[in-house]
Amino acid sequence: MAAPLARDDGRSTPERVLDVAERLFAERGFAGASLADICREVGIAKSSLLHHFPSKRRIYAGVLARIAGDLEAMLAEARQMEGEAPARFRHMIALHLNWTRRRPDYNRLMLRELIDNADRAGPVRHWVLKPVLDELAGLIAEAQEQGALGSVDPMLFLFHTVGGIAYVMAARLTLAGITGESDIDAMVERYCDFVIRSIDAALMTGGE
Amino acid sequence: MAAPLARDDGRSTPERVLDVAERLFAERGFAGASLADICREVGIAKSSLLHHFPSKRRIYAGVLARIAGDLEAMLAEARQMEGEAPARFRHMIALHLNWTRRRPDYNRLMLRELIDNADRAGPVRHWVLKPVLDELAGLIAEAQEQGALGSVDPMLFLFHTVGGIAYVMAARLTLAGITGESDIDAMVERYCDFVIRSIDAALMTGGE
DNA sequence: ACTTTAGTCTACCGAACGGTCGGTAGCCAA
DNA sequence: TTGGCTACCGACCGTTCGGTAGACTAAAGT
Repeated sequence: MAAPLARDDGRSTPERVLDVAERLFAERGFAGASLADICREVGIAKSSLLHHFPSKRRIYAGVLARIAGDLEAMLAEARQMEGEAPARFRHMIALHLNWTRRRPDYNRLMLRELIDNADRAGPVRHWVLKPVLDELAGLIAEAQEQGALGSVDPMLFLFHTVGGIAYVMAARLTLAGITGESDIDAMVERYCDFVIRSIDAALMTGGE
Repeated sequence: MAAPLARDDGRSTPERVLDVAERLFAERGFAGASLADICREVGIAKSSLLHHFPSKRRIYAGVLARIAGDLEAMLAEARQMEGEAPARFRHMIALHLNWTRRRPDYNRLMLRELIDNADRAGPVRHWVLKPVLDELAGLIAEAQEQGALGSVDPMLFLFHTVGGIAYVMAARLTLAGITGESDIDAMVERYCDFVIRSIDAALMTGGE
């Protein structure tokens, strides 16, 4: 047994470890997910796990780094967009909505990271949150020069919007349970429409 | 030693346990805060802790119950408000803003609870979130009958607003770090103004 | 053919976990 | 005075934690 790098599904062991760790950390938090849990799901022994990653912290860091990489790729792609600032802003929010919708674990993990390190300056702040927010803030500033969005503080508007999205996406099952909605995807779809329409309205009417 | 119920500061031991537990659970999560941590800060032995509470889970439940009680009191007070639905809605959001601002631990704890139990129906959903959202949704429906807020789905608007508030309040230090803002309180103040003005605008212009 | 190397395993470690046990000091009513 | 009660304690329990040591296997390099 023991193929050198790749397994049956074509993913290397470190990749499969990160896959599982990402899900478990998102579901239970760093302290709540144990190495034994990860090993069980990956199907390897604990010492094998620690052969690929020197410590639990490093596994966690690996998960975050992978997310940051994914996000960076998305950002790079979004930066090549053409058109006026308001349209590009709208498009980036749409991209963010889709990203959050397709990767629920990413969203939960980022939210946890913010709560856990509310008082410290975590790596997520510099690698993930800051690049995205700076990019968006630049677009808002551009749009404001063209008269849109009124005099609203761009960063506050951004925090509130991005935060609302993160919260609703993370808590969608709970929220659906409150309204009695059974079709989660439909609710998320309607929410995305709502956000986009809110943005459009803010861009049109000169803010608030 | 050992007064029967009250200690030097006038708070009973169970109350002091809940105080400390609330803060530690908010800071580190359920799995991340140990009984030993709580004991150390309260200043009693672990066996004494478990004399007052039968298990760690029950301590956590006690913290949640206390928060639910506090919130219920605030809701009861808010229900006695008079005036038109839009004004009452506005006022309740303002109350929520202040509550979240004054009790950062509550906010972090609720956020954690939502992420941890994203797929299960936690007690928080029934005791805390549902009563508040139902109350607010009723006010929105009333306001909509009077022509305000347009045709927006009340619950989606609510989720997004409440979620944005929870997110910004929980992550305010990190967000302040990104913008380089040093006066956190001032930023929070500006954010509260921003939210209220957004609500006002939505109520005036017939939504979005 | 021999060595190296990467990947996996079983077995184990000390520390920390949540929780139990037996016992003690002070209080109060009978 | 005694017996019950509450609050508290140190010592200890079995389990799980993150992490280590060393042996084995199979492929790759020479």
